[in-house]
Amino acid sequence: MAYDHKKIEAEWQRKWKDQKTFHVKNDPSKPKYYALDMFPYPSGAGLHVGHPLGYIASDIVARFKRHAGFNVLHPMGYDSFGLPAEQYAIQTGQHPAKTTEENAARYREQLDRIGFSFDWSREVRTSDPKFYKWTQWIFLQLFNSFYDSRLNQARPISELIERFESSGCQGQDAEVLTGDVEEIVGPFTAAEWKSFSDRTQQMVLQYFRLAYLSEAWVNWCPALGTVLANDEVKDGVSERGGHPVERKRMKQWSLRITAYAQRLLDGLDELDWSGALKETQRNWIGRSTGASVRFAVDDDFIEVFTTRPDTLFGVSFLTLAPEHLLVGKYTTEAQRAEVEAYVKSATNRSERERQAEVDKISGVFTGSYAKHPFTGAEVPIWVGDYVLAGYGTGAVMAVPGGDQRDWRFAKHFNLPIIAVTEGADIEKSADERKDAVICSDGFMKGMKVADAIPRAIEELEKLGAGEGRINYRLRDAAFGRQRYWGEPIPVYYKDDIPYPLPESALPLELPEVDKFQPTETGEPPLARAKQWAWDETNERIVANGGGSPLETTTMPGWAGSSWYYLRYMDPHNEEQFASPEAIDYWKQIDLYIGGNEHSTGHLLYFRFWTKFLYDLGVIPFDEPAKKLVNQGMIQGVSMMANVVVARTEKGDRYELLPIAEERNGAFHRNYPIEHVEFKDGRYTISEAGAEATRNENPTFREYHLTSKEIEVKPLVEKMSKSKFNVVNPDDIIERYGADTLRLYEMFLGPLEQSKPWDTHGIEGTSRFLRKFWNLFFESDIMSVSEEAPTAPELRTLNATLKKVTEDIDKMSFNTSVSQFMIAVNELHALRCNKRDVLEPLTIALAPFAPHIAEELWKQLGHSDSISTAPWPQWHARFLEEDNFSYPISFNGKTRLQLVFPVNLSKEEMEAAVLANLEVQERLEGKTPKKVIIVPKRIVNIVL
RNA sequence: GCCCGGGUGGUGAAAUGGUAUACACGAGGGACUUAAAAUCCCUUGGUCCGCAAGGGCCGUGCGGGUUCAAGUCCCGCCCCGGGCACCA
Repeated sequence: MAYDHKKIEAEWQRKWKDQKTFHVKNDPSKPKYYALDMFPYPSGAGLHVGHPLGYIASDIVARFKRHAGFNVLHPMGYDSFGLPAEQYAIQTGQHPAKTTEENAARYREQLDRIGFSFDWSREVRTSDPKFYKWTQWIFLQLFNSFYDSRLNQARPISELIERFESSGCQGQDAEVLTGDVEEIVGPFTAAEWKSFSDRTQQMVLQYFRLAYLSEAWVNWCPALGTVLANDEVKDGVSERGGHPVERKRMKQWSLRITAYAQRLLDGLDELDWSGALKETQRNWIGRSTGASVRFAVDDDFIEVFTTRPDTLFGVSFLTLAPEHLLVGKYTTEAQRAEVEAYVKSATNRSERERQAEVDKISGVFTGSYAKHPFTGAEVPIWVGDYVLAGYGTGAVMAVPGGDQRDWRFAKHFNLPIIAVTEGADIEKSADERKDAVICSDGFMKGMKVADAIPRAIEELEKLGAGEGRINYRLRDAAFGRQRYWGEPIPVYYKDDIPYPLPESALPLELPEVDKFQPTETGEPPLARAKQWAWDETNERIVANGGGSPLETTTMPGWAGSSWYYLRYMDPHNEEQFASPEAIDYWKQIDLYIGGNEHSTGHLLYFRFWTKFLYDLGVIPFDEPAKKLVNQGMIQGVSMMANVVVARTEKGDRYELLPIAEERNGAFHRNYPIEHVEFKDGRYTISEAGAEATRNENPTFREYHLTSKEIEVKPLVEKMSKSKFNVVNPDDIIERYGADTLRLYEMFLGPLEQSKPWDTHGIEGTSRFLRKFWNLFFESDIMSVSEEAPTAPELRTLNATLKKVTEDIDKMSFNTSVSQFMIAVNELHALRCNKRDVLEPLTIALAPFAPHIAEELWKQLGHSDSISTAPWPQWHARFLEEDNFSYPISFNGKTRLQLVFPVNLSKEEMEAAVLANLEVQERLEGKTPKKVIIVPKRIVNIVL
């Protein structure tokens, strides 16, 4: 019987579905294992061969764990709120729910064909009101909580209110009250708190809530018409779509992730995540230790953060960010016009412009001076846009002798540069060495930087002019999106103050709107809803005007994905996001697999929400995933042509240009690229492209395309529809089958690595499966022998079981596939068709190639699914050979290959080697200094 | 600039400090076939010696070191990929 993948795969996929083979119950009598994939956003493009890579890996582990007796939770769902469906809705008027539904159905079809063992009865979708009811519920908990820095955990906001009522707001708590809380700046007493109006109290509380509304500088993307979080902006443009991003000050919902900065950092230590990923998160959190220093200005002061308080004697000016709230206050009348003009131009420039002009130095003097805390000297106060408003206090003490940025600013404006370290050439540049010795006159003179820093902090504290401080680069996460297709934020407004909806009002479902774009006045699409107000007394949604207006922004894409893993544990629960019993049984994710594009976005929010829910006491762990693996990308191969792009005296200049494959003797262009046009059988440079290229190389004009001038070469790049290099898994499955696809994707290389797809290579794994199949058949008839296996057969079997068992544990699937191939080649050579060899091998192959394994299992006479067959154990005793051919080295150089029995002890082995005639001949009567014996490896004789 | 990963055949890649290049692709040669497909077999790091069987030398980015033995460990470089970045 020939191996018919189509028939076998269709049949078993149907059986698994009909018999609910992979439905899992919360069964506390069995040990659990939770293997989770990052759920996909169902895009319209469908899957390419790169997408299922991680799913195949987690499916292998999930299936393996089932064989090993675990109760395995291996679910799948859709991150179904998102931008593309909304953009499509704006263009076509099609409701995003509809496109999402269609795309999800297509995904499901494609996923099913690969033969995953997902429990689809637990499917979740973030856009399902039954799901986002709980996303909204968590938001309400965030809104109703504050971070108690004394207990180092989130607590109910009611506790804070009690604290204000009994003892007011003092010390560290009060530090946050610096901004726009009407007249409230800094500490207040209990009596004062009680005297505040409800409105003022609510505004004060916004400074403490973990979900809060504030006036803040945000990343505004005009093209997308929405605010973006920091991780959604890269190089000044939006990560999705690449649209320019501006800085804009507006009222904005944020989550206080910064409160968790230290715990997010500390938590990394105990996680089994890749070093690179942990490092990325550490960088993103960006902890730096240093000092907070206050420079007195008249009766007030300017506070700065520095990592180098040891350089305080080198301070020659202060620089404030243009957005700094005190700029206006410290600008003298004489300087006012100039400063205001500067601030205006600085704040108007986009983030991107600012980044592009890093080399341009600009700034302006305010006319005022601050007092140096140590020397009492007058320090001029400047404004400069090299200081960022959002980091530290938005002001720096400038030490041109110790910081290159300050040095350039000082040079440019001719400000004094004071040497702070010994051996520094301050005329040339600042001395940023951290192992230098301080040369400033005073109490730090002669000290090493590392010793001077704590000494300076001590001195600051003594003077009351500052203290040690830790700063984080991490910012609070912008949480409101001016878009339609997201979870509505369950909040209504009275007198411009937000109030939470009662939990009984959840889910707050997305209202119908006539159009999906912003309103004419620039309000979010939800402002188009007719019924979007809250009637407090009757607790129901009413027509606009009939109650308090509801919030019109929606949550960002990462809201639902920050907790979805908990919902899989108990997906149909209507009373809770998941029952405590279910959570207590499944606990953390044992294995989480997904792409590394989520290192600073999803994975940070995911951990943040988990820690918050832990603080709430609703889950018993504070990290979501113990082990995480980032699968690499499978890249596409685009054909590139090496064509003459210019003729110069020296010869032709070649350049790689993207091009099609050759068809019928002609080159067909696969995709457009800027700079290049294809017209009348010639490639030419577009005007804009020519302009750009001419600047780079004046000889560049145009080039001809003739078959002689072309050499087509492959270029490895990201697989994407726009590059015409997409390989569709459906086509591969059609031709080779899902089992071959699964094996090949694993065989391609280490899971974490990116690697190019090469369709040729699949022949090897396809051939392997046919060979494996043929071991069971002789001229189309099932022919499996009940005879006892021979020693070499047992050796092959056990070596394979050992390797595969160990490899799955290490997630090294490429090497296990190789081992299967070796085994099949060996068994073919041995003409082995013994049941006792083939049956365990079939079980071992089942996680990788489940369809063929099921079919062969059936053919072997089993009536149940192979998926719960006990995992075969390997036995070391079968791996031993009687004799082993040892390489005999002399001083490390291999000279002889001699066979000795393996069961000799070291002493016996040494005696046997030295007694050997060929060895004696080599030794020429000399006595070796040392004989090194490594069992079953090598013998080295040191002369 | 700071911080992480990596550099092994034509390619994807193996290798608890112990015979470097397993496995697969590609390439070359051969068998079967009218032919093709499919299948099977052989060769495939470089170089030198040999008619041959076979053997020598060199080889894991570069230069040192530790060790009987280094792709693997240590020191100093070079190159590639990634993260963060006027973050004070």
